[in-house]
Amino acid sequence: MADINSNAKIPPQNGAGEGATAAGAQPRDAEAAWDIIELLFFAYRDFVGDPDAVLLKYAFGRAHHRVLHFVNRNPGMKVADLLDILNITKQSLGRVLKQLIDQGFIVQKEGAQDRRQRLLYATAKGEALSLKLAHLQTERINRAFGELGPGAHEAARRFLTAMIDSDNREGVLRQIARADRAKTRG
Amino acid sequence: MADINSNAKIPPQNGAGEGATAAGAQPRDAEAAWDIIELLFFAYRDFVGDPDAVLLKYAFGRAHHRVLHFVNRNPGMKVADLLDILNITKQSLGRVLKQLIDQGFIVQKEGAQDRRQRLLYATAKGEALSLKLAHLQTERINRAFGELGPGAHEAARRFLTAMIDSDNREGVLRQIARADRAKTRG
DNA sequence: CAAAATATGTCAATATGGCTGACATAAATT
DNA sequence: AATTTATGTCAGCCATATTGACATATTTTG
Repeated sequence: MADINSNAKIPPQNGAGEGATAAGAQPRDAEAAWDIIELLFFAYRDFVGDPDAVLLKYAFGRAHHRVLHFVNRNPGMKVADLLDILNITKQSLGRVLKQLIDQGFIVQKEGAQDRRQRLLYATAKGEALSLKLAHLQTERINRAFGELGPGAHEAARRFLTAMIDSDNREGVLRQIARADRAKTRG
Repeated sequence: MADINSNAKIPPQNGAGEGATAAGAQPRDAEAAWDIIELLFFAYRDFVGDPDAVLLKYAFGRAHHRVLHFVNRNPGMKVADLLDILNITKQSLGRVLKQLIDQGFIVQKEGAQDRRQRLLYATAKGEALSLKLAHLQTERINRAFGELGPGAHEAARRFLTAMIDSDNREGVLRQIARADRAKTRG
């Protein structure tokens, strides 16, 4: 045990929250978190694995999936917004975006106020594919929540949110909420 | 936090209200699961982002990280086991593994019973790097659990486990348990 | 208005980390 | 002795990421 955390550091934070558990819970948790590292690896691997088979038939990769997903969720988003979300360079985005546009999954429209902007929209074809892929993932998620208790969804949401960089967190939540509105009311 | 999804959806699927309990848990969440898709994306992005900066200084990538992590967690594992876990080809593994070996992070030893096998072990240097990287991730995890209540760890573990392909699930859990033993008793 | 900043696109070169196919070697199994 | 297994390796291809430089249109600013 000693060689795992090597006493390098016992996080002194006991944060807000109910239990807080003070210092008592730390020694065990420092090590217990290892299971989360590995579970996250395997869960994410399977999670993104589902759409891959479908994407193969379109000769698309995960990059296309990500772009299509966020464009579909945020109709009219700017290229710059997409770059921020994906954390890649415009050159990297350029290739996959061009393919999606050329093949009719996404269209660009000139911004109304700012005509330099190319606002992105999923076409009907693009939305169909995006939903098809998302469906595979929501199936997995809902199956998981079906196996677990009623509070599982909220617990997962809180956990995942807490795992995001705190500086990004607000932006991410805002972005998700905005997309929700766009798609449910749009 | 509950206001994220704003409950603004109206899938006509079933009348189950807030509770939506039962093992079936046929959620009104067919759509609500979208937030999990995106939270998982952002959480995983930040989660793997932490080690990247450190890896840069060694001219290593995520592939090296994964290999080193699992070898360190499973001392004496076979190359074939690693291939199964990572789900990649031996040619892909070969490149990164060779670099890790050449630079003294991993050593190979001939199998005792079966001398064809090359059993993999992290060196002291390798273990140090592996722990350094894992530490960044456990810090994030423990910070998250610090923000959440006392049941959060168990809930996260259950959620992530349920997200894994059911055919792999047992194997993964066995592998994690085995690694735990190897490192805590070893 | 002219100059500067912004949003986007594009060309070129490079790196990483996957892949397939073919072949090699040593050791175990039949 | 023949076959199978565990591993390694060569060679090449593909997808996706990077940096740097430059182009174009448009908006903002001095």
